[in-house]
Amino acid sequence: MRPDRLALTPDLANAPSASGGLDIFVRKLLSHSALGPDDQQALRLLPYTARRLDAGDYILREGEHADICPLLLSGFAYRHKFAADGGRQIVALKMPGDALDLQSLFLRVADHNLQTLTVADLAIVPIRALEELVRTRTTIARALLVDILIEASIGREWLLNIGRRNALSRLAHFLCELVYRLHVTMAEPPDRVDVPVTQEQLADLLGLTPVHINRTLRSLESAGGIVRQGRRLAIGDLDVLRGIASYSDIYLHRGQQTG
Amino acid sequence: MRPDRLALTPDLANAPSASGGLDIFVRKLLSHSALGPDDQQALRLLPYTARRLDAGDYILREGEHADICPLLLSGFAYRHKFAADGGRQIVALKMPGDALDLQSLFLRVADHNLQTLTVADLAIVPIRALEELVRTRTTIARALLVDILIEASIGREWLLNIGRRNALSRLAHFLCELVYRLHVTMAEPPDRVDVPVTQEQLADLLGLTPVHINRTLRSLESAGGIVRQGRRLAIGDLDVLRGIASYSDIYLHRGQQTG
DNA sequence: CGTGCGGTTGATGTAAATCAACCCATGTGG
DNA sequence: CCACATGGGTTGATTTACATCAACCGCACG
Repeated sequence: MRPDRLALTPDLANAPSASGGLDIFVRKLLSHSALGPDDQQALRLLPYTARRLDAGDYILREGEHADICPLLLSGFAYRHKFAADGGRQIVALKMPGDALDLQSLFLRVADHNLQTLTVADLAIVPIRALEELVRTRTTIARALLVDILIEASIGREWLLNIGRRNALSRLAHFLCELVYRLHVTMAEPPDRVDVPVTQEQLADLLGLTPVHINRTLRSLESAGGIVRQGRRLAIGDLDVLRGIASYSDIYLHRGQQTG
Repeated sequence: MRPDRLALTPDLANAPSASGGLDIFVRKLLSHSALGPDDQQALRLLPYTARRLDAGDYILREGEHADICPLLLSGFAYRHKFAADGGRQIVALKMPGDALDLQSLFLRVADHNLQTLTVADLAIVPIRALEELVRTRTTIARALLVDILIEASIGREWLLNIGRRNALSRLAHFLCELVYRLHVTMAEPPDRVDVPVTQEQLADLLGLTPVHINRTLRSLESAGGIVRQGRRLAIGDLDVLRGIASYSDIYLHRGQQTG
């Protein structure tokens, strides 16, 4: 372990139960579920320990069991699986505010790997505390379930994306989703959205080859959809991307809770 | 409608609330969750109305909301989505014993279409009854959640399958899954597993073309993995299929509930 | 007895994979 | 401080898996 792995921000390190840290998680839940002030407060007061991970650190491996519940406060993470021939498929991308592993509370063995994509801050919540909250507050239980259902819906859209779209619109669709999902926990749309993903990771994300990703990226760039400087990749014209992907965000189920 | 399509077993037709009909659903839940005799009985006593659907009937359409909870007692159904260019992707296959739409209890709008693949018998359970059960019996609530999580896990495996495997192993993998999942609700493995899917549907299932499915099927047949007579398609040598697909069923989480 | 759907087959096209260099920025150790 | 290793990215030549196009077949059914 290198020193910077242990570097916790003062706030996180010293006052794990203080309000502020879990705000982004609450905002994520609010994006799809109605939660009263008391429920929100209960969530914010969840005990947790903060942990900063390096890019590429594993959080959970296929076959293991976890008895923790990590929330992603900053940075990106992803789920992935390997095929027998070594091919890798990224099956989910998680961003700030996302719960990373609700399923291990209910399934014995992980069916996929969970790894950070960038440097990331996690909040490790004791399952006891979460279970208690779920038991006593049905609205929160429901919100967490909705969160699980929405991730499943995103997975179905990815199936459509990988199964039925060509490389260009596949890439554009992914980038659109990135923007819309980032938007969920932010008050204002940022003027510039950075895509913190290497071309190899994009390939594993979209079921393509790094080489082909490279060529498709330049194609998207010349269309104006993205902007690149050096290794930095950023969203260019979102309307262009939406057009290429025929993007619709209904599958994200924003504010779609039912009564 | 041909006569044999209307043939309901006496139990289903005449005594929808009697025990027996929902047995297969209970068995499905038992395959991954421990349920006491009382819980099982409570499930079996759920009120429902039986409905027989023709092959190809829609159960739910994208954009709609449903306030029913259909269980699949016999036959097959599937979820699918359309791309802008008309391409279709089947994103889930449901078989006897599966709950077809738990998510509509929690999300306002369906993000996919739900359609029968074959003639099918549904048990339509009033949401009230199900909600009551979930509220009073936490073990059952947990079992239903596990069911949802396993479907999500299957979706991730499909992503790997479609994103990273070639046509032959992709097809073999799907057929393996079919066998293993059918096995879940059956005491004994059947000597012959029929695959009630047209080549076009296989194409939409696997992100391929009907023509290519056709050629891949003959390739699988000559390898011994499948047997075909006329339009009937059946599993041949499961070991062959498993070998071609490098199949492992851990993602199905059989008997994997945690404490 | 047509009609149509599902399946079959061959010829051809093409999107994406593969192979193989090479580049460049960054970081690292001698 | 330079030499080198490394990881991402870039590029062109070539191959290939799969798509597309266009017939045609044959059983089932109305």
